[in-house]
Amino acid sequence: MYTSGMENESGVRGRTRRAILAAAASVLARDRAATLADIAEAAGVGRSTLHRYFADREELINAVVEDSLTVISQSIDEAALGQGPPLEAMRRLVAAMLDVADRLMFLWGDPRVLDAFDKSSPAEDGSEAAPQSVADLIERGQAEGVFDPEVSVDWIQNVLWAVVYTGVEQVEKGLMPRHGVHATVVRTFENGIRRHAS
Amino acid sequence: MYTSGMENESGVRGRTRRAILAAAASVLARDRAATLADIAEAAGVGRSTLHRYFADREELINAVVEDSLTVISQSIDEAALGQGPPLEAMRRLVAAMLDVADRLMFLWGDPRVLDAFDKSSPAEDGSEAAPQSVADLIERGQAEGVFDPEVSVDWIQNVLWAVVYTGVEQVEKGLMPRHGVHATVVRTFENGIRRHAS
DNA sequence: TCGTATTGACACACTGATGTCTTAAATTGA
DNA sequence: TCAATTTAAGACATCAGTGTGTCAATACGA
Repeated sequence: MYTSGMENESGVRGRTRRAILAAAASVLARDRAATLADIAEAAGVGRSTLHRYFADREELINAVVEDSLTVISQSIDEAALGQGPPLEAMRRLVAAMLDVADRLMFLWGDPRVLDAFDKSSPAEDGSEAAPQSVADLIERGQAEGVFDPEVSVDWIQNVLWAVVYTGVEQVEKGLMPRHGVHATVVRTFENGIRRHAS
Repeated sequence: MYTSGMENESGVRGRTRRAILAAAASVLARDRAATLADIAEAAGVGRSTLHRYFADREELINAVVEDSLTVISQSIDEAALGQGPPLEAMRRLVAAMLDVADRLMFLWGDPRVLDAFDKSSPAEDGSEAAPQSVADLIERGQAEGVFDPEVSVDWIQNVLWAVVYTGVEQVEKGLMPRHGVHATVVRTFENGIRRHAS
């Protein structure tokens, strides 16, 4: 074998595996019915190689879901949502989500994820699951009187996904510069579309 | 023949055709990869009957798209977006969209529609195309100082779709009562998620 | 450099969806 | 009721995607 005894990380296998996962997320995000041949081509590997890493389509999808959840969770963790004023934490959260837009777009297209991602996923280490920390942030914001207390935490969370998704879509369609998305998303998410005094 | 000379409207053929279109929109909205057999079953007709009305899958999809656009446009037309204060017109628009949620959800899942629906579709009668009238409303709202003038018309329109979509999704998942969606959507769309003085 | 693991291209069988056709039964309007 | 049309069900061929396997060529680590 190339790699010593390791299963996950480095070495050829790890790198190829990650390339396939990233390509799959990117391709499937734009067309969830994409062929395994399409994914293999996007990853720059042969279809038989893809099959060697992931026995069947379902196994690949599962791996991409898991991987995406991990990547997103890490990104959200780094936003340190528990620290500082809720409004600022929320802005960091938006930035974190925009950083992993590809994975987000993929998860968005997966039917079961909307359930899985809203509920708390088991965190092996001490850190809380990312979705739970988002919910915590929203609750905290409501308690401190910064976020609308008349609507549910779940609603706010879903609207956040939706507005971020819209922003990513606009960028991909070339209707908005990449560097302007964060400001627009945050502005709309916080204020809505009604004119406010500056 | 059953029907006299008519092509579209009433008679057995028209009724069967509409049943198939409605069933297709509903089924495809939830799973765009649904089988023609699934659609036929949902419509309560045999698969061969479906094939008699729509030669192949593509033709069916096209018909559903066109039909959905028509239904939605009618609903939006009835909202009379040109009349009254922009904010109130916008609330009527949200109500109109929620009325045709099934068709909206279907169109949402179709890759090319996002382009087709944002641009003006040709209106054979004197009335403006529905999307264009929405854009007009937004522009009017911005001009009158009611809507945020710092963001583009396109952005506001897309955020509107997104928030409405989120609302419909919540209802379908049973997370929100059907009669409460309109108020929540409007509230969030107008004010965002930040607390405002009542 | 050398031995070994890994790769990509190819061939093959299998499955499910699709589109076409036929036929007997059912529905329709008169 | 009756004749005409429409229907559902099934048989059938086709096709694309999938999963499996083989084999020579390649890339890697020691």
